[in-house]
Amino acid sequence: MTLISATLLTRLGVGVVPLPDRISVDVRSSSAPLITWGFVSSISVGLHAVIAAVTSDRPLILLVNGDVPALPAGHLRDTDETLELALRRSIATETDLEVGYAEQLYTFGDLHRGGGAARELSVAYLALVRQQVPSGNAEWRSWYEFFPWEDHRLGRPTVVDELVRRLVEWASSGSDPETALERIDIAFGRSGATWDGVRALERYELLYEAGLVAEAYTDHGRDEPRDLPRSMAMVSDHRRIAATALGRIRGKITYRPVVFELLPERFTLLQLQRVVEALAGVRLHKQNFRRLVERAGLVEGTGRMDTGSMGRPAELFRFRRGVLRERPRPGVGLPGIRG
Amino acid sequence: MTLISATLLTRLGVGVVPLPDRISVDVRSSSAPLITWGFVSSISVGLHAVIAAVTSDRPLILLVNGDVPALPAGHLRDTDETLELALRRSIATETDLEVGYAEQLYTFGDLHRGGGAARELSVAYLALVRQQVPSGNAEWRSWYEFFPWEDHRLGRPTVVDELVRRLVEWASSGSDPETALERIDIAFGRSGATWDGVRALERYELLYEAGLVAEAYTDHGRDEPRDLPRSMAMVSDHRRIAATALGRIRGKITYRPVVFELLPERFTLLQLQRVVEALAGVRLHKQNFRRLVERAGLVEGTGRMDTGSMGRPAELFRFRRGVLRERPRPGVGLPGIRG
DNA sequence: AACAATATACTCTAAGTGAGTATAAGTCGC
DNA sequence: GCGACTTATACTCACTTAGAGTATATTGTT
Repeated sequence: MTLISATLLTRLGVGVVPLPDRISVDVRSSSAPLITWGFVSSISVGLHAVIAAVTSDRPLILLVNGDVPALPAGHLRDTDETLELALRRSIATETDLEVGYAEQLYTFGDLHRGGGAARELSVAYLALVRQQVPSGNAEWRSWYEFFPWEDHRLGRPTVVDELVRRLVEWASSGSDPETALERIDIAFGRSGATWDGVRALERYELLYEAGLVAEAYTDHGRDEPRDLPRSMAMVSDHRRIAATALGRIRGKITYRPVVFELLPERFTLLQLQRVVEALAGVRLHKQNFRRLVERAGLVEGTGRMDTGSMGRPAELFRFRRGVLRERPRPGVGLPGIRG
Repeated sequence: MTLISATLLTRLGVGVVPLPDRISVDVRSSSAPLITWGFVSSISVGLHAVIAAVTSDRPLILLVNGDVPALPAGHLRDTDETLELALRRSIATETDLEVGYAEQLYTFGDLHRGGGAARELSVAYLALVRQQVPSGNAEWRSWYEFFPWEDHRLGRPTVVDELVRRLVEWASSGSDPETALERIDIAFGRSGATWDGVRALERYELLYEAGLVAEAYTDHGRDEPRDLPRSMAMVSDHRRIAATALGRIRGKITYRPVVFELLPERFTLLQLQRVVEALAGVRLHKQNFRRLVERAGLVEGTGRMDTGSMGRPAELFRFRRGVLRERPRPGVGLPGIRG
């Protein structure tokens, strides 16, 4: 008779069901009389979805509203054929949304991320939808509530200066100022470097390390200081996941035609531009943007006109699939700022 | 007395240790008298590493030599702080290699990937090293043994034509020829489309679906047909993981200065070019490549000369960190083919 | 009819790319 | 020590793309 301590079972991922004094395994009654602990570990596998949409200039992210906003999530089940199907199932269950495009983002698995005893692995996905009304207590929020420093459509936001100032303070008093300052330069476009929208995650990570976002404190059960620059937090590490997604999507639109997942079948070139601007967080030069998408063969005119809007009516365009055959990396590019 | 079937334990991730007839858990002796199955699922979490290096024109991948080559792998332990640290620990243990650059690639979790009863989740990483001698039975192999259709340095390999022919056959007899043919066009640069090195995974997936790689059969316990185009297989889905890595690295070198992870501190421009060519699988125009990396400020001369090689001695260059501050996406670009 | 708002066409310049030619500076065989 | 060979490096030229504007066209509003 060999004893396995309940502690061990606990480490298998355990809790909450009354048990008799002993549990016992009848090995003879089974088809698998040999056992090893090699693969056993106390892990839960979650799936998190960053679901993005854009409505007239507003970049949106779908969040579940609790005390603090959280990403829609689900757990992997033994019956899910693939991770992506598990994700789609989870989203459908929690929000009733029809997801078109979905891509895997990143897998998060730091030991202490859940705060609980067991490790909580999470496979995060980025999904794009044309805006729909979600069910349950899911709700569309603006991306930039959570990342105010990322929206440069009306010029460099003033928060950025404050953040950079405090980051530099933090870096200077740290153990390796040089490396830290280089990271700040690159991430925030300081001292001659150019601001790169794609580096959203690097920026969030710096802010976290420097203690400039609330999670840096709440993650460790501490109270946040009162003088933090304003920005909305999310539960656990969900804002880090969202920052990963923001960087990814900003990069992706420049070399894959994913923007069209966010637009209706027919759209004007200005609508297209606004969606790109909302995601990229910058304003673009209108005439050049137009030239770019038309000459790249990314869109084709439908002959139909947009009605009921201000000014001269615009032609309605649609995505031109042929471009996939013609160009190796068809995307929208970002033809300069301000225009 | 409650029985837990050994089958259940088996599904917790099991194998190989002789046991007495019964195992028994003394709940009273433990600090955790309550149990739930809420988080328990039959999952094992593995880590797989695609470790790349380049030696004089040969792009290398580190593989463990069993019956069929396999990627170095390890398992996530409860003591690993982060996934990346777990990976570095695994690599150090299995191969004695010092890994510099490592990035997460993708998480694989299809239900049937391991072939066993439990789901085998695998978090795959891409790592870059300057070539070192591995220990154990790990060995450097050429990438293109496994992906002969990817090496276009000496022109489009002849296999490509055969593969495309058979893919088209497969597509035409399938349920949706149009979509399948579009995929083939884009992935293999057919009918006017340009070959894009980055699409290595799409190509592998098409070949798998069309039954043109051995794994398409062996995965399901079937024997492979005799008339498959020649290429080396890997265990389980490791070749799919490698294809993911190949595509990723080919993309990444164009916008991040990761090539330098594969080169010694000082190198000639030709060495740099050969490394890029080996990875990208194409030949580049020498003069333009030179102009590109110099004018982009990616490298700086050291004044020292390379000795003991053929022809006029070349200057030794080094990576110029300053470029990170100056350019948003510093990479090598691929200035045209053949030259 | 004037104006506000948007669409669309076109221009000009600077910078970057693709494909070469020309020349320099070594090694190797004899 | 010479010529063939090999590699490095400089420079040219045509062509495309990008950045920043100006100009003109169509609509609705007042």
